[in-house]
Amino acid sequence: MRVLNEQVDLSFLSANSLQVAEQLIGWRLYKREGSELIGGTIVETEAYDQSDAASHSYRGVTPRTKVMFGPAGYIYVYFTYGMHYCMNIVTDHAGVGSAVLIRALEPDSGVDIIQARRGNRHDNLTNGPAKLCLALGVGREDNGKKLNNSEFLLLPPTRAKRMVLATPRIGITKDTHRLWRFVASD
DNA sequence: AGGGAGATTTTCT
DNA sequence: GAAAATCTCCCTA
Repeated sequence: MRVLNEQVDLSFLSANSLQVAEQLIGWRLYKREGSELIGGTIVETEAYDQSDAASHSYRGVTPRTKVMFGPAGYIYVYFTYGMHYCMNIVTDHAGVGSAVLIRALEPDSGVDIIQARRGNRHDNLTNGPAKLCLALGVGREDNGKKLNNSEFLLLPPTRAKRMVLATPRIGITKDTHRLWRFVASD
């Protein structure tokens, strides 16, 4: 796949995380490894921000959350449950601690590599945030990297806007009433 | 097919 | 010291 990064307009990422989380459905996310592109279409996201007791940024800037408080368009990777990585796209302006968790995507490139990393399964390869990171090879070292710089690519949807559903978020115990999770309806 | 527990370590209180 | 933006396996139906 050949890509011209510089013509992709990512200015919408500077909006608040709730808006961005909905808009990101249908965009395509890839990681470049040598000559291989690994990734696909984003189908599930969740918004987090400072007003949100379930968010890492709720208690302010810490060594871990400083990327969330930076400018939009960067990757925030965190480690959790003693064994998993999850990746976010930082949103809003510098000084605002907000990001969108990428929970699931439909792979369309580098699928053979993904399968190898996921124990040669054929199904449910990237339908959860930790699986997705394993599939794309995302880890600590990717925290703070910039989108569409060299390694990570975020590309516009290829087809018409999908129907998007808003639902409660997953795996949190605070602020569970917020409909801040978005999924593609097909 | 659905629920529960275990794995395992960073992070902040 | 406890909880954590999770996943997989193993159990019961």
